[in-house]
Amino acid sequence: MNNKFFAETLIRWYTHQHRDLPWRQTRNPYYIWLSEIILQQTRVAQGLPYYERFVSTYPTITDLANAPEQEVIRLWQGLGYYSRARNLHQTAKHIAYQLNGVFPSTYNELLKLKGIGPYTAAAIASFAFDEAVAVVDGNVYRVLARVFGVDLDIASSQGQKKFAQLAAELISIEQPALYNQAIMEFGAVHCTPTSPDCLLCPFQGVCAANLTGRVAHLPVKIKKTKVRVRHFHYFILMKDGQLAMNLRTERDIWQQLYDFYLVETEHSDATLDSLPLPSFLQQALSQSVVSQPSETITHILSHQRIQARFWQVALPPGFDLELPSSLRFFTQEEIDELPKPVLVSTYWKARFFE
DNA sequence: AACGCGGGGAT
DNA sequence: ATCCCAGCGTT
Repeated sequence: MNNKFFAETLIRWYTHQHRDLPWRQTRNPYYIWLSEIILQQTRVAQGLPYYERFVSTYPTITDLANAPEQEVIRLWQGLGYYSRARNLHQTAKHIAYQLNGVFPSTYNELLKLKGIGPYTAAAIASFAFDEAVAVVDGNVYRVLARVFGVDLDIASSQGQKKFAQLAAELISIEQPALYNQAIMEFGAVHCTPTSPDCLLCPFQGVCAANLTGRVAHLPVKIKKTKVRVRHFHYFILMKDGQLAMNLRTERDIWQQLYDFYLVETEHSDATLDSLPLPSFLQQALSQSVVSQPSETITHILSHQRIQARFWQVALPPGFDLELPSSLRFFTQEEIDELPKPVLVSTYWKARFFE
């Protein structure tokens, strides 16, 4: 199969089959960038409402640059991989203030920006500026691996190089934006991970995987994520109608989000006496009414399995307490506006608003 | 080159 | 349960 047939077939398929998505209605690099960051490792259905919210809250890159970081992360709440939101905001400020609001317009310049890697640089360069650089995302790996029978591990450097090279040869120089949209859309809705529609596939007669019965075995992904089990014991310090919230700044999950005071253990110790508590908390507990622990809530991340329990600690009114620097009291109205992990947000909504 | 980083939907 | 999603930054 020649390259021209491949590109033209994809574009023809796309012309008839594509979904109507809002970021396809614009050439504004800011909107395209927003959509691409939101969609990294995220399904369209999950990212779509966030895209709408970001566009309406921050219609221009200047609006985003001028927003407080906490507000940006709050808007991102629930999407995960929160470094995307921090980098998005940092790069918005960089473009607005250092680059005088002019969005970089070439693949190489885009690649220099924080949060923009090879995929996103190619996406913006092609969609907004018609540069003929090929996108290589999860969809592209799958389509190329199957149609061309590439069985290299897509995570290996050898595999990455091979797929990038193949993608670069195949892109339509005349219609790079259309081609990039087409190959990703084809992977997303037709050449899907499980049960692709091979019977109605325009590549049925030429697809290596289809011809050799390897559709289910391509692409090859060797990496296995090992899941760490963690035990969280949350203490909700309550005083004078306020709750103590903790800003997470360690090298761990949920940086720049707020949770409650956390005691973590290696094992599922659930009794209060067995937990290693700091002296300020021991002191607080001795003067307070402490609830029974909540049921254990299991919160699943792709790389961690968190078992969480919550204790409510009702401090005496006006009780003076020396708190760790990351911990301070907020009103309920303030807490609503704080960015919180889904685990914390769900508990917060259920316990305090039902 | 390997690892850490969220949350949700499909199977 | 397992996979994987319009990946990137750090080590």
